[in-house]
Amino acid sequence: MIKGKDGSNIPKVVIERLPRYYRYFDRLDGEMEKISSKKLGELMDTSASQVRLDLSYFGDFGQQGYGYNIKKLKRELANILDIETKKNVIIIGAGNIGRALTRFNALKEAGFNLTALFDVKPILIGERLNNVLIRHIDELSSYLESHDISIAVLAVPKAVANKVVKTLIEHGIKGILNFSRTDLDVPKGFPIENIHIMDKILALSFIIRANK
Amino acid sequence: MIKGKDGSNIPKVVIERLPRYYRYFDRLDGEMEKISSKKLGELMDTSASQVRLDLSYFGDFGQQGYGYNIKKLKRELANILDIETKKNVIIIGAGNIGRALTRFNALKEAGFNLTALFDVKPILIGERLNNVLIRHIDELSSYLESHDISIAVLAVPKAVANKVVKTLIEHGIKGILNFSRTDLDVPKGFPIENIHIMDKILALSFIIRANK
DNA sequence: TAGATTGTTAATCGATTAACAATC
DNA sequence: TAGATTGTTAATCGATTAACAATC
Repeated sequence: MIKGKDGSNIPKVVIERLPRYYRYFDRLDGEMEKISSKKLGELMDTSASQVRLDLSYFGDFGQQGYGYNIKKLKRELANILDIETKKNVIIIGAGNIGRALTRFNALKEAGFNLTALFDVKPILIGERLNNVLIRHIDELSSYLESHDISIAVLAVPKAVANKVVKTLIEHGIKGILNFSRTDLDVPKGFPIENIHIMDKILALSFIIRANK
Repeated sequence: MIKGKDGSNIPKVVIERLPRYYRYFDRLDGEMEKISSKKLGELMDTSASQVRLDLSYFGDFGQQGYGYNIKKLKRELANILDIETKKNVIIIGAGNIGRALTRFNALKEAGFNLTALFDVKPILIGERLNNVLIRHIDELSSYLESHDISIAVLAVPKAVANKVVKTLIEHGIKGILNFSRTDLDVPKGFPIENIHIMDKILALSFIIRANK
């Protein structure tokens, strides 16, 4: 469990909301100087209580009678999210999703440094995409041994996903962002985030139909 | 609120778990004939209670002393998720993400029929991607009027996202899958699902660092 | 000073898990 | 029949909201 300010455990839901707070303070920066938890709650469609409690896990950032200074909070959140530090990332799978993410320049702005792409298809190997070299998946192990990579983005067919995961974990990858259409076998507590596009559109579709 | 089996409200969290159940029954189909909530819970890394309670919102699909028949449950879930029925989808934004999704053939298998892509860039208009025509965003209103579209996938820069959303909603779109890097202004209760890739990787990165 | 608003603790709400009678 | 396992209700757990003393 992850510890906050005074050693208290930070709930996972709170951590997952952090980037959203950052987005709001980033957007408000330039527009106004300060904001109260009440106003921010209205803007973010949540309660003032939740805003205050969420932020309080990380520090005492506000001031009574004033609220939260936007420039300050943006800086604090950038710090908490470690946006300044470069973090090396690789993408496994140079298919539709892998290629789209390679060109997704916003990653760089948030400190993510894409160092390599991996695939199996011979025609792709050696190609450069957005100046990133596509390597053969067989090189993955040795690459991981000789480079300090924090995050692997998994964008491979589900049939091979867990084989790749095994290699990644054996070679000390620190976290996985999973776009593959299956759940991954990772040790309990291992840092992983799943993006299941199909699950999202199916749930959306269900909700639409139920609304009728 | 969405009603289940006997008029009881189905919690949103349960609905969002449905596609995952479908994935598991789809995967198990062919491997075995039946499964108990206990075994499925272990497989899905959840509790037997949750499996039983979740499924019970939609019907009495199991049998005491036997468990759940896999073929039957796969069929039931496909039915609940309405996978057989064709649902028309458009994508707004023919950038990296929009283009990747256009080529994402799994959508078709789940009943989603991509009918058009929209963008502003003159060079892109008229092009065909995976046999789908790219149209100019100015045609969006009239296109929505003359076609029966359920879902719009939004993959445009955040600066224009809410302008597009306004048009979509005015012309009766039923739901939005949002990939744009901002929260959208939609009426309370409007069906929307957000995929914030950057939020996910930032949360992942935070967790990795906190683990040290 | 008076008004505003924080950070935190207590109360409430909702979701998950445990227990168990029903029954295949 | 005995064992297994469901569907459901009750108990527990965790997350959200309300309340409020502290203080800018």
